[in-house]
Amino acid sequence: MPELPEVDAVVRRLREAASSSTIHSVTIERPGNIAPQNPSTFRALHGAKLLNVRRRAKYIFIEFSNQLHVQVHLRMTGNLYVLPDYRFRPHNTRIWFRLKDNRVLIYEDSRALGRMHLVTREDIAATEAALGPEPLDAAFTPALLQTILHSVKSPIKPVIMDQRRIAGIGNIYASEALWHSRIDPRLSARDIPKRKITALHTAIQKVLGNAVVSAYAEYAQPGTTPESESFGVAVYGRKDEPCLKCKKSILRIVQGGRSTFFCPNCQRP
DNA sequence: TCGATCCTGTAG
DNA sequence: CTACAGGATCGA
Repeated sequence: MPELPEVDAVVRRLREAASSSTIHSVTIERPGNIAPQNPSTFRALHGAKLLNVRRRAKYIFIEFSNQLHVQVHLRMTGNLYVLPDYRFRPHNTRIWFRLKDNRVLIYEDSRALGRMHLVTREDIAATEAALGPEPLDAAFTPALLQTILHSVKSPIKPVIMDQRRIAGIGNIYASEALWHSRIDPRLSARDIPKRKITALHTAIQKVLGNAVVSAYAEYAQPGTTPESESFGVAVYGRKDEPCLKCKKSILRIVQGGRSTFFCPNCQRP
């Protein structure tokens, strides 16, 4: 489900729906999703008021009264949203927060790979300190990207997905950004010429920026986003289909255990 | 830096 | 049945 743009939409939705709500009770259906913490830890949230929700990279931080914070990572299939009544919770609900007004904050996650933890301000600071720059921030400049890539000899694609270097680029948008900037995903990060780094910087911001806008539009007006803009997909998942620029076949390879899609004709020196 | 791992679900 | 899935971490 979520890359950065979808996480961003989840955060906005949650902020609008649940700010100022008070927690009545918390039910951990699947302790694995809060491991290594203990379900009893979450009792501290009973009676706490939700003050704010924000995003950093693909993490979600929910601030409650009484100095309590919940940190969420949706991983592959997680989702977080409010339903009108706790009895509506779906089958794959792993954790749910019954609110005082009888609504329910649902943490749904079919593969159960995501994590939710009760944390302190200091824990959050530590999590954030381990992350690279936000790709959509003004501080993320072409010069910074060049610095990041300069010393790394690994193939570019896994490098831009490394959250410690740049925080928030996932598997889909990594392939997409490299296609837009005509960079071979197998090329060593250090060997990318300066003008291609500039192009990559532009592509990352464009691809992610567009996706943030459409993810939000999809939430505000479901079904109105044109297919061509809904995911910004030019190469991802299009193995053996014609490249949109040159009509040659898109290839699929595996890097770091993840699928990479690219055009061997457009993406080369 | 690769491969295994955490899990369930779906497509072929 | 196998392959694969939008993520991240761990140990060899």
